[in-house]
Amino acid sequence: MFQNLDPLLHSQLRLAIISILVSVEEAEFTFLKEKTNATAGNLSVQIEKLNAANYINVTKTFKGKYPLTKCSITQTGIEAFECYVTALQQYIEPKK
Amino acid sequence: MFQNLDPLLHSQLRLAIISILVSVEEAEFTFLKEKTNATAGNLSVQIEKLNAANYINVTKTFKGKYPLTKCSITQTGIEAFECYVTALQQYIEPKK
DNA sequence: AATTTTGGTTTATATTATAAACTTGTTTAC
DNA sequence: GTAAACAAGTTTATAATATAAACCAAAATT
Repeated sequence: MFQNLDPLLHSQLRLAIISILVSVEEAEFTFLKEKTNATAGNLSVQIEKLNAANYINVTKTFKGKYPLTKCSITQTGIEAFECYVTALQQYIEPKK
Repeated sequence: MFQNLDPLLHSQLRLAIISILVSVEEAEFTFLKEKTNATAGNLSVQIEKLNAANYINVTKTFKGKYPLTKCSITQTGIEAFECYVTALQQYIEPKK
């Protein structure tokens, strides 16, 4: 009846990150931080978890002299998100 | 942009419990256990958390000689669930 | 009368989320 | 030119959570 919810996505911050990344080409660390209202430390940790699972790609470069971290979602990440949303519907959609 | 997700509901098992209870008058412990595939211990703990938050009511009686625990959702629980679902939509609905 | 089953609860542990503290380098103020 | 504040993160310590294992009391079964 209830499918399992991918624990990697069933987390407010990681879900917010993925939610943003599915709709943009790529996003900077600072952009994600602003949009999610997360602390930098928390964001850093959660980005690394999503990266480790290959749900997102992370590239580190420089913007002028400052470090610049960019994230983009992978195909794996897109599929995991879609699967998560489908599973979640079973929990929240009204049963007739 | 992203509303907070009520941590009490943002848990696979508690969400499943509430999901069932919104659509039935009341549900027995064993029924919830079957439907959610949870262990009895885990279910007991999560029911108590929902009860403590007044999201559900728990009544303990007997069915013949065996204990019988029944759960039903409260108005507070219904509202919390609706609020949670609304917030969650922001995370999972496709942005145009 | 020993064992298994029912219907749970308690408790110990593993996992997670989170913020505080730290790092490395840059810019600004004195 | 050096001390202080700022940028963009990372690491680490702690608090909170989820979960299952162990337990309990009574009833049923062998």
